[in-house]
Amino acid sequence: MISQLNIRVYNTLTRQKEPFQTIEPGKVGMYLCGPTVYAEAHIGHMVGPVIFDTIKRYLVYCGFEVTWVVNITDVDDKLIASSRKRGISMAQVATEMTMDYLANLQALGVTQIDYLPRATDNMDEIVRFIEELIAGGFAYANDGDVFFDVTRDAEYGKLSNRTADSQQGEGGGAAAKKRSSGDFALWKSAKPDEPSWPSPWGDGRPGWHIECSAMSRRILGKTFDIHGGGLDLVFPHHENELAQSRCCHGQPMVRYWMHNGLMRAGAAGKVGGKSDRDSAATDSTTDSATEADAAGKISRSKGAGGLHKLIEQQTGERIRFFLLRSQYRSTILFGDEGLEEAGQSLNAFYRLIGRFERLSGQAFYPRVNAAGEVEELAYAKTRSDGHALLAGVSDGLLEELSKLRASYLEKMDDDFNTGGAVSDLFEMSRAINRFIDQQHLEDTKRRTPAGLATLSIAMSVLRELGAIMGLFLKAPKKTGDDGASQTVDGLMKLLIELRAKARASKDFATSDAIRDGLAAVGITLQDLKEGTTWEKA
RNA sequence: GGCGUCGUAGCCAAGUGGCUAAGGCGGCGGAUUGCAAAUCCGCUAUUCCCCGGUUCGAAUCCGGGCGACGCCUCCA
Repeated sequence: MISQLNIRVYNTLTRQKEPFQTIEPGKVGMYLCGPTVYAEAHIGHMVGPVIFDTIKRYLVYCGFEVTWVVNITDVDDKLIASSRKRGISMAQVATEMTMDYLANLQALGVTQIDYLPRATDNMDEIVRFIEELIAGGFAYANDGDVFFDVTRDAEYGKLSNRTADSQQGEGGGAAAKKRSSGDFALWKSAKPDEPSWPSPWGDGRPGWHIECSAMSRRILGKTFDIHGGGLDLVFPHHENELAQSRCCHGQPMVRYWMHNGLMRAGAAGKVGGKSDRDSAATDSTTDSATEADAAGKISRSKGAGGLHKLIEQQTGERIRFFLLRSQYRSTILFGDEGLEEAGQSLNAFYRLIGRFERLSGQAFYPRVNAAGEVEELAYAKTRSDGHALLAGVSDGLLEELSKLRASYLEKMDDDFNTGGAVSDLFEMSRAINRFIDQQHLEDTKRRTPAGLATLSIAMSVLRELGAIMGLFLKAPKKTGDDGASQTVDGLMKLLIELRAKARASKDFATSDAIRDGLAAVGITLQDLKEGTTWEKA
């Protein structure tokens, strides 16, 4: 089964799509660079987790056993700065921000992570790693600091396509201790009052990149399959990680380097800005500088944030769908219009699901029935099961769905092209709605058991493919999941009954007044054959 | 300055050598409806930033230009 798959992955290292072949047949080791937890996460931090969560779901669906690691970097200069500013310990800052990060992941349906190792829990492994690098002649200690010697790595710069001597290197006091400016710190000696850990070179803390090399090795081994992160991490972070690990082990660190595109703030949001260097270098041609600030990269250092609020307003699934609408390597322009549009699209799926549940009496989402058991629409959890379900259908709706399913999978096989695959979901929705219309499944007198049976299978295919993207897994939050819901439901029922009576006696003035009044507060009524339903915008 | 990425309809967004250039949002027309909403059907880019070139054939490859953006410094 697995060997017949034709998955292709874009590899940053080779700058091309390559056939996906794992080191160990049937198994995938995947590492994604997580956050440095010094401040709250912003929307841009969610791009990688959402796409990699989807990649894992897809690989598992295809039959792989996947181990996914996301690191938490909880020791760093910015954490120290933040803890000083707030007068609390670095560990406390880290804990708070880690909780924040995890809550956001949860809200966006990122549930597939297997390990979330923290740098501070892996100090012994980090120190050991550095010792091995020194022993191998790839690193040197100088007055309490340890640096990686980039001149000892002939392949340094290959990932980001740079030459070692084109690097500017960080300035400051550390620069004087380096042999060459491109060398980077593996271990930084502690200044007074800084959090520190003991090491053979004195008390200190790890440099930025080493934790990923150490933790990925501990959990995934010396060479693993996929390493991901944002495009902005290619240099220096991944270049340095790669250099450390390759030199230390004498073997490649990863098979496929995957980088997601960065998010930019739309013109309306002023969370971004051009890089300082760029605007400084530009011979400030009059007014263009101020305009340039209107759209730009989203970054924490420029004050982006408010992710919880955004999730609350938009729902996690909306944001997730918004992110998955485009190919992961492209830049995503973040803005209200896009989110709104994603929401509109999603609503059409929700209506179809509601329609199905209403006319079939079956549960699509998991729900507890009267007997206290959880029931839900059964669906294929694996690619082979899904294939078997539709094998042999030769006409009608199911054949159409079978083709759309094949198209969807083909797009996912091609470097996880979720943006392309989404279109097949839309077409499925349209095909199923058309089927319901044509077979008169809304009409209790005209519908047939066979028609309903076909519908159930069709919906299970939608559920199968939605699940790959982490969509339609549970009922979307309705207006009424809070305390007010029962009251609202009761009021709505009453209004709908009154309106039905008015309509029965052709008193359309009254019925329309009710409908218009509700519309004014954002409630839309839908008159169906079996009664009236309502939905809140 | 060095290294990259991108430029497809009003907007979002697939496609990267050859069937009529996916799909979504929006808009318009129709079916349906008491009227709506929802749903379905049809229409909405003779053309893929511009100019050259390669080719029987290019949105897709090559060269040049224009424009947007990223990295080279902390960043998902």
